[in-house]
Amino acid sequence: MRLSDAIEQFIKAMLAEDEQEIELKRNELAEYFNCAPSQINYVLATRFTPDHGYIIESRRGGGGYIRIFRMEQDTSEQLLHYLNERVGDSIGALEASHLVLQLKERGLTEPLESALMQAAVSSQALSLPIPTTMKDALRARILKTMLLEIARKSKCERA
Amino acid sequence: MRLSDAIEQFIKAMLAEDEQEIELKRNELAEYFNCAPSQINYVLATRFTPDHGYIIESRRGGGGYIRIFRMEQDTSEQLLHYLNERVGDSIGALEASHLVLQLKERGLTEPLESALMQAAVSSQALSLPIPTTMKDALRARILKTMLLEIARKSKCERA
DNA sequence: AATGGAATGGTCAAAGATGGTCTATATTTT
DNA sequence: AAAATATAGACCATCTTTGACCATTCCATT
Repeated sequence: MRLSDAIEQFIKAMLAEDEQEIELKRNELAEYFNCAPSQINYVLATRFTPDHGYIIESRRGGGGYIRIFRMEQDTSEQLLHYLNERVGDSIGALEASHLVLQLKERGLTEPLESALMQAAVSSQALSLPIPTTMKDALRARILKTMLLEIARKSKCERA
Repeated sequence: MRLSDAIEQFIKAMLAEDEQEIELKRNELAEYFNCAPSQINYVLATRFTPDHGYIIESRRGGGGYIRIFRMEQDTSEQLLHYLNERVGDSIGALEASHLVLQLKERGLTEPLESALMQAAVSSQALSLPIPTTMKDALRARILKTMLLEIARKSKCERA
Protein backbone atom coordinates (compact mmCIF):
# COMPACT_ATOMS: atom_id res chain seq x y z
CA MET A 1 0.00 0.00 0.00
CA ARG A 2 1.07 3.54 -0.60
CA LEU A 3 2.74 5.38 2.21
CA SER A 4 0.47 8.35 1.78
CA ASP A 5 -2.60 6.13 2.08
CA ALA A 6 -1.25 4.53 5.22
CA ILE A 7 -0.65 7.89 6.80
CA GLU A 8 -4.08 9.07 5.76
CA GLN A 9 -5.73 6.08 7.39
CA PHE A 10 -3.66 6.43 10.50
CA ILE A 11 -4.80 10.01 10.94
CA LYS A 12 -8.40 9.16 10.21
CA ALA A 13 -8.29 6.39 12.77
CA MET A 14 -7.04 8.90 15.31
CA LEU A 15 -9.84 11.24 14.43
CA ALA A 16 -12.38 8.51 14.82
CA GLU A 17 -11.34 7.94 18.41
CA ASP A 18 -10.69 11.46 19.55
CA GLU A 19 -13.86 12.63 17.93
CA GLN A 20 -13.38 15.97 16.42
CA GLU A 21 -9.85 17.12 16.89
CA ILE A 22 -6.40 15.62 17.10
CA GLU A 23 -2.95 16.96 17.61
CA LEU A 24 0.22 15.44 16.29
CA LYS A 25 3.91 16.04 15.91
CA ARG A 26 5.11 16.12 12.36
CA ASN A 27 8.52 14.67 13.08
CA GLU A 28 7.22 11.93 15.32
CA LEU A 29 4.72 10.81 12.75
CA ALA A 30 7.36 10.92 10.04
CA GLU A 31 9.66 8.83 12.15
CA TYR A 32 6.90 6.36 12.90
CA PHE A 33 6.35 5.89 9.19
CA ASN A 34 10.02 6.12 8.42
CA CYS A 35 9.64 8.86 5.88
CA ALA A 36 10.58 12.43 5.18
CA PRO A 37 8.70 14.91 7.37
CA SER A 38 7.49 16.74 4.32
CA GLN A 39 5.59 13.60 3.41
CA ILE A 40 3.22 14.45 6.23
CA ASN A 41 2.58 17.81 4.63
CA TYR A 42 1.89 16.09 1.35
CA VAL A 43 -0.74 13.89 2.91
CA LEU A 44 -2.35 16.81 4.66
CA ALA A 45 -2.33 18.90 1.51
CA THR A 46 -3.90 16.21 -0.64
CA ARG A 47 -6.35 14.57 1.76
CA PHE A 48 -7.17 16.91 4.59
CA THR A 49 -8.09 20.12 2.87
CA PRO A 50 -11.20 22.15 3.63
CA ASP A 51 -12.77 20.57 0.57
CA HIS A 52 -12.34 17.28 2.36
CA GLY A 53 -13.91 18.76 5.44
CA TYR A 54 -10.84 19.38 7.54
CA ILE A 55 -9.06 22.40 8.94
CA ILE A 56 -5.38 22.39 9.78
CA GLU A 57 -3.72 24.54 12.36
CA SER A 58 -0.06 24.34 13.23
CA ARG A 59 2.74 25.93 15.12
CA ARG A 60 6.50 25.76 14.73
CA GLY A 61 9.28 25.94 17.23
CA GLY A 62 9.71 24.07 20.46
CA GLY A 63 6.49 22.43 21.49
CA GLY A 64 5.23 22.85 17.96
CA TYR A 65 2.24 20.84 16.73
CA ILE A 66 -0.18 20.15 13.96
CA ARG A 67 -3.87 20.10 14.85
CA ILE A 68 -6.47 18.67 12.59
CA PHE A 69 -10.10 19.59 13.05
CA ARG A 70 -12.90 17.84 11.37
CA MET A 71 -15.37 20.51 10.38
CA GLU A 72 -18.67 19.82 12.01
CA GLN A 73 -21.92 20.87 10.54
CA ASP A 74 -24.72 20.54 13.00
CA THR A 75 -27.21 19.55 10.37
CA SER A 76 -27.27 18.13 6.90
CA GLU A 77 -28.83 21.35 5.85
CA GLN A 78 -25.81 23.29 6.98
CA LEU A 79 -23.41 21.02 5.20
CA LEU A 80 -25.39 21.26 2.01
CA HIS A 81 -25.55 24.98 2.31
CA TYR A 82 -21.83 25.17 2.86
CA LEU A 83 -21.11 22.93 -0.10
CA ASN A 84 -23.47 24.88 -2.27
CA GLU A 85 -21.64 28.07 -1.43
CA ARG A 86 -18.35 26.38 -2.01
CA VAL A 87 -19.34 25.30 -5.48
CA GLY A 88 -20.21 28.81 -6.50
CA ASP A 89 -20.41 29.59 -10.19
CA SER A 90 -17.44 27.54 -11.19
CA ILE A 91 -15.55 24.56 -9.89
CA GLY A 92 -12.78 22.29 -11.10
CA ALA A 93 -13.04 18.53 -11.50
CA LEU A 94 -10.78 17.64 -8.61
CA GLU A 95 -12.41 20.01 -6.16
CA ALA A 96 -15.86 18.85 -7.16
CA SER A 97 -14.76 15.28 -6.60
CA HIS A 98 -13.59 16.13 -3.11
CA LEU A 99 -16.89 17.72 -2.24
CA VAL A 100 -18.85 14.74 -3.49
CA LEU A 101 -16.61 12.47 -1.47
CA GLN A 102 -17.27 14.51 1.61
CA LEU A 103 -20.98 14.11 1.12
CA LYS A 104 -20.57 10.37 1.19
CA GLU A 105 -18.27 10.33 4.17
CA ARG A 106 -20.77 12.31 6.14
CA GLY A 107 -23.47 9.86 5.34
CA LEU A 108 -25.60 12.08 3.16
CA THR A 109 -25.25 9.90 0.12
CA GLU A 110 -25.09 6.20 -0.50
CA PRO A 111 -22.22 4.69 -2.51
CA LEU A 112 -24.08 4.51 -5.78
CA GLU A 113 -25.50 7.98 -5.41
CA SER A 114 -22.01 9.20 -4.79
CA ALA A 115 -20.69 7.33 -7.80
CA LEU A 116 -23.37 8.86 -9.98
CA MET A 117 -22.42 12.32 -8.84
CA GLN A 118 -18.75 11.61 -9.39
CA ALA A 119 -19.58 10.45 -12.88
CA ALA A 120 -21.58 13.56 -13.69
CA VAL A 121 -18.85 15.96 -12.63
CA SER A 122 -15.93 13.95 -13.95
CA SER A 123 -13.69 15.53 -16.52
CA GLN A 124 -14.33 12.44 -18.59
CA ALA A 125 -18.03 13.10 -18.86
CA LEU A 126 -17.41 16.76 -19.53
CA SER A 127 -14.77 16.32 -22.18
CA LEU A 128 -15.86 18.44 -25.07
CA PRO A 129 -14.22 21.19 -27.09
CA ILE A 130 -15.01 24.21 -24.99
CA PRO A 131 -12.75 26.30 -22.75
CA THR A 132 -11.99 25.04 -19.27
CA THR A 133 -13.66 28.04 -17.70
CA MET A 134 -16.88 27.10 -19.40
CA LYS A 135 -16.56 23.50 -18.29
CA ASP A 136 -16.04 24.60 -14.72
CA ALA A 137 -19.12 26.78 -14.91
CA LEU A 138 -21.07 23.88 -16.35
CA ARG A 139 -19.80 21.54 -13.67
CA ALA A 140 -20.92 23.98 -11.03
CA ARG A 141 -24.43 24.06 -12.47
CA ILE A 142 -24.66 20.30 -12.65
CA LEU A 143 -23.33 19.82 -9.16
CA LYS A 144 -25.61 22.40 -7.64
CA THR A 145 -28.62 20.96 -9.38
CA MET A 146 -27.78 17.59 -7.89
CA LEU A 147 -27.13 19.06 -4.47
CA LEU A 148 -30.60 20.44 -4.60
CA GLU A 149 -31.97 16.96 -5.05
CA ILE A 150 -30.02 15.75 -2.05
CA ALA A 151 -31.39 18.61 -0.01
CA ARG A 152 -34.90 17.81 -1.14
CA LYS A 153 -34.50 14.23 -0.08
CA SER A 154 -33.09 14.96 3.36
CA LYS A 155 -35.91 17.37 3.96
CA CYS A 156 -38.46 14.70 3.10
CA GLU A 157 -36.86 12.26 5.45
CA ARG A 158 -37.24 14.59 8.34
CA ALA A 159 -40.88 15.25 7.53
CA MET B 1 -0.83 -17.50 -30.78
CA ARG B 2 -0.96 -13.78 -30.93
CA LEU B 3 0.39 -11.75 -28.08
CA SER B 4 -2.75 -9.73 -27.63
CA ASP B 5 -4.85 -12.89 -27.49
CA ALA B 6 -2.53 -14.37 -24.91
CA ILE B 7 -2.80 -11.27 -22.76
CA GLU B 8 -6.54 -11.25 -23.15
CA GLN B 9 -6.82 -14.82 -21.97
CA PHE B 10 -4.46 -14.26 -19.12
CA ILE B 11 -6.59 -11.42 -17.83
CA LYS B 12 -9.77 -13.38 -18.31
CA ALA B 13 -8.31 -16.26 -16.37
CA MET B 14 -7.54 -13.89 -13.53
CA LEU B 15 -11.07 -12.60 -13.59
CA ALA B 16 -12.44 -16.09 -13.49
CA GLU B 17 -10.67 -16.79 -10.22
CA ASP B 18 -11.00 -13.49 -8.48
CA GLU B 19 -14.62 -13.24 -9.43
CA GLN B 20 -15.56 -9.80 -10.38
CA GLU B 21 -12.61 -7.54 -10.05
CA ILE B 22 -8.86 -7.70 -10.52
CA GLU B 23 -6.01 -5.32 -10.15
CA LEU B 24 -2.81 -5.40 -12.10
CA LYS B 25 0.36 -3.48 -12.78
CA ARG B 26 0.81 -2.48 -16.36
CA ASN B 27 4.59 -2.71 -16.32
CA GLU B 28 4.65 -6.04 -14.55
CA LEU B 29 2.25 -7.57 -16.99
CA ALA B 30 4.19 -6.13 -19.91
CA GLU B 31 7.38 -7.57 -18.53
CA TYR B 32 5.75 -10.93 -17.99
CA PHE B 33 4.75 -11.01 -21.63
CA ASN B 34 7.96 -9.39 -22.73
CA CYS B 35 6.23 -6.66 -24.63
CA ALA B 36 5.82 -2.90 -24.68
CA PRO B 37 3.65 -1.59 -21.85
CA SER B 38 1.41 0.13 -24.34
CA GLN B 39 0.50 -3.28 -25.63
CA ILE B 40 -1.48 -3.75 -22.44
CA ASN B 41 -3.44 -0.64 -23.24
CA TYR B 42 -4.11 -1.96 -26.69
CA VAL B 43 -5.55 -5.17 -25.33
CA LEU B 44 -7.67 -3.31 -22.82
CA ALA B 45 -8.91 -0.89 -25.45
CA THR B 46 -9.87 -3.59 -27.90
CA ARG B 47 -11.16 -6.37 -25.65
CA PHE B 48 -12.17 -4.93 -22.33
CA THR B 49 -14.40 -2.05 -23.23
CA PRO B 50 -17.82 -1.40 -21.68
CA ASP B 51 -19.37 -2.93 -24.77
CA HIS B 52 -17.53 -6.10 -23.91
CA GLY B 53 -18.86 -5.87 -20.38
CA TYR B 54 -15.83 -4.49 -18.62
CA ILE B 55 -14.97 -1.29 -16.89
CA ILE B 56 -11.43 -0.07 -16.44
CA GLU B 57 -10.19 2.15 -13.69
CA SER B 58 -6.58 3.18 -13.26
CA ARG B 59 -4.22 5.40 -11.41
CA ARG B 60 -0.75 6.68 -12.23
CA GLY B 61 2.21 7.48 -10.06
CA GLY B 62 3.81 5.45 -7.33
CA GLY B 63 1.58 2.60 -6.32
CA GLY B 64 -0.35 3.02 -9.53
CA TYR B 65 -2.63 0.27 -10.81
CA ILE B 66 -5.13 -0.85 -13.40
CA ARG B 67 -8.39 -2.35 -12.13
CA ILE B 68 -10.73 -4.28 -14.31
CA PHE B 69 -14.33 -4.87 -13.35
CA ARG B 70 -16.54 -7.37 -15.04
CA MET B 71 -20.17 -6.45 -15.29
CA GLU B 72 -22.64 -9.10 -14.32
CA GLN B 73 -24.43 -10.82 -17.14
CA ASP B 74 -27.86 -10.32 -15.71
CA THR B 75 -30.85 -8.59 -17.11
CA SER B 76 -29.90 -5.21 -15.74
CA GLU B 77 -26.61 -5.37 -17.52
CA GLN B 78 -28.40 -6.22 -20.71
CA LEU B 79 -30.73 -3.31 -20.30
CA LEU B 80 -27.91 -0.95 -19.53
CA HIS B 81 -26.12 -2.09 -22.60
CA TYR B 82 -29.24 -1.51 -24.61
CA LEU B 83 -29.69 1.92 -23.14
CA ASN B 84 -26.07 2.69 -23.71
CA GLU B 85 -26.60 1.93 -27.36
CA ARG B 86 -29.71 4.00 -27.45
CA VAL B 87 -28.07 7.01 -25.91
CA GLY B 88 -25.47 7.03 -28.61
CA ASP B 89 -23.33 10.09 -29.11
CA SER B 90 -26.11 12.57 -28.70
CA ILE B 91 -29.41 12.75 -26.89
CA GLY B 92 -32.00 15.42 -26.18
CA ALA B 93 -33.21 16.46 -22.75
CA LEU B 94 -36.63 14.92 -23.09
CA GLU B 95 -35.44 11.63 -24.42
CA ALA B 96 -32.78 11.42 -21.75
CA SER B 97 -35.37 12.06 -19.11
CA HIS B 98 -37.49 9.23 -20.46
CA LEU B 99 -34.58 6.87 -20.32
CA VAL B 100 -33.82 7.76 -16.75
CA LEU B 101 -37.44 7.30 -15.84
CA GLN B 102 -37.46 3.94 -17.52
CA LEU B 103 -34.53 2.85 -15.41
CA LYS B 104 -36.45 3.66 -12.28
CA GLU B 105 -39.58 1.94 -13.43
CA ARG B 106 -37.63 -1.20 -14.09
CA GLY B 107 -36.31 -1.09 -10.59
CA LEU B 108 -32.73 -0.43 -11.54
CA THR B 109 -32.49 2.82 -9.67
CA GLU B 110 -33.82 4.19 -6.43
CA PRO B 111 -35.74 7.44 -6.34
CA LEU B 112 -32.84 9.62 -5.26
CA GLU B 113 -30.49 8.02 -7.75
CA SER B 114 -33.03 8.72 -10.40
CA ALA B 115 -33.45 12.29 -9.25
CA LEU B 116 -29.71 12.84 -9.38
CA MET B 117 -29.59 11.55 -12.91
CA GLN B 118 -32.50 13.70 -13.94
CA ALA B 119 -30.72 16.67 -12.44
CA ALA B 120 -27.50 15.98 -14.28
CA VAL B 121 -29.12 15.70 -17.70
CA SER B 122 -31.69 18.44 -17.23
CA SER B 123 -31.63 21.32 -19.64
CA GLN B 124 -31.44 23.54 -16.62
CA ALA B 125 -28.11 22.14 -15.50
CA LEU B 126 -26.83 22.20 -19.04
CA SER B 127 -27.85 25.73 -19.87
CA LEU B 128 -24.80 27.39 -21.27
CA PRO B 129 -24.06 29.28 -24.46
CA ILE B 130 -23.19 26.46 -26.81
CA PRO B 131 -25.14 24.96 -29.72
CA THR B 132 -27.86 22.45 -28.96
CA THR B 133 -26.02 19.76 -30.85
CA MET B 134 -23.10 20.16 -28.52
CA LYS B 135 -25.34 20.05 -25.50
CA ASP B 136 -26.90 16.84 -26.71
CA ALA B 137 -23.48 15.34 -27.20
CA LEU B 138 -22.52 16.45 -23.73
CA ARG B 139 -25.68 15.04 -22.24
CA ALA B 140 -24.96 11.74 -23.90
CA ARG B 141 -21.52 11.61 -22.36
CA ILE B 142 -22.80 12.44 -18.91
CA LEU B 143 -25.61 9.94 -19.13
CA LYS B 144 -23.41 7.15 -20.39
CA THR B 145 -20.83 7.78 -17.71
CA MET B 146 -23.57 7.52 -15.11
CA LEU B 147 -24.99 4.40 -16.70
CA LEU B 148 -21.63 2.76 -16.33
CA GLU B 149 -21.71 3.43 -12.62
CA ILE B 150 -25.06 1.72 -12.35
CA ALA B 151 -23.70 -1.18 -14.33
CA ARG B 152 -21.13 -1.76 -11.64
CA LYS B 153 -23.38 -1.12 -8.73
CA SER B 154 -22.13 -4.20 -6.97
CA LYS B 155 -18.68 -2.69 -6.76
CA CYS B 156 -20.08 0.39 -5.05
CA GLU B 157 -21.94 -1.67 -2.56
CA ARG B 158 -18.75 -3.23 -1.42
CA ALA B 159 -16.95 0.11 -1.08
C1' DA C 1 16.10 42.77 27.53
C1' DA C 2 19.03 40.86 23.77
C1' DT C 3 20.94 36.99 21.54
C1' DG C 4 21.85 32.67 19.68
C1' DG C 5 21.03 27.93 19.41
C1' DA C 6 17.70 24.08 19.48
C1' DA C 7 13.35 22.43 18.21
C1' DT C 8 9.79 22.47 15.33
C1' DG C 9 6.93 22.96 11.16
C1' DG C 10 6.67 24.90 5.90
C1' DT C 11 7.89 25.27 0.89
C1' DC C 12 9.40 24.05 -3.29
C1' DA C 13 11.67 21.66 -6.73
C1' DA C 14 13.66 17.42 -8.36
C1' DA C 15 13.62 12.55 -8.76
C1' DG C 16 11.05 8.33 -8.98
C1' DA C 17 7.14 5.47 -10.16
C1' DT C 18 3.48 4.52 -12.72
C1' DG C 19 -0.01 4.59 -16.36
C1' DG C 20 -1.73 7.05 -21.11
C1' DT C 21 -1.58 8.52 -25.95
C1' DC C 22 -0.19 8.78 -30.54
C1' DT C 23 2.05 7.25 -34.45
C1' DA C 24 4.91 4.62 -37.53
C1' DT C 25 5.77 0.00 -38.79
C1' DA C 26 4.83 -4.86 -39.12
C1' DT C 27 1.70 -8.65 -39.57
C1' DT C 28 -2.47 -10.90 -40.66
C1' DT C 29 -6.77 -11.20 -42.92
C1' DT C 30 -9.74 -10.42 -46.76
C1' DA D 1 -3.10 -5.47 -52.99
C1' DA D 2 -5.94 -3.37 -49.62
C1' DA D 3 -7.78 -3.25 -45.18
C1' DA D 4 -7.75 -4.44 -40.60
C1' DT D 5 -5.24 -5.65 -36.64
C1' DA D 6 -1.19 -5.82 -33.77
C1' DT D 7 3.41 -4.08 -31.82
C1' DA D 8 6.75 -1.18 -30.29
C1' DG D 9 8.55 3.10 -28.90
C1' DA D 10 8.88 7.94 -28.15
C1' DC D 11 6.85 11.31 -25.51
C1' DC D 12 3.29 12.88 -22.10
C1' DA D 13 0.55 13.20 -17.59
C1' DT D 14 -0.03 12.28 -12.90
C1' DC D 15 0.97 10.90 -8.27
C1' DT D 16 4.38 9.99 -4.67
C1' DT D 17 8.54 10.57 -1.98
C1' DT D 18 12.56 12.83 -0.64
C1' DG D 19 15.73 16.51 0.49
C1' DA D 20 17.64 20.99 0.70
C1' DC D 21 16.63 25.25 2.49
C1' DC D 22 13.50 28.49 4.98
C1' DA D 23 10.54 30.37 8.99
C1' DT D 24 9.00 30.45 13.63
C1' DT D 25 9.08 29.66 18.49
C1' DC D 26 11.15 28.53 22.82
C1' DC D 27 14.75 28.80 26.15
C1' DA D 28 19.10 29.39 28.22
C1' DT D 29 22.71 32.62 28.62
C1' DT D 30 24.34 37.16 28.57
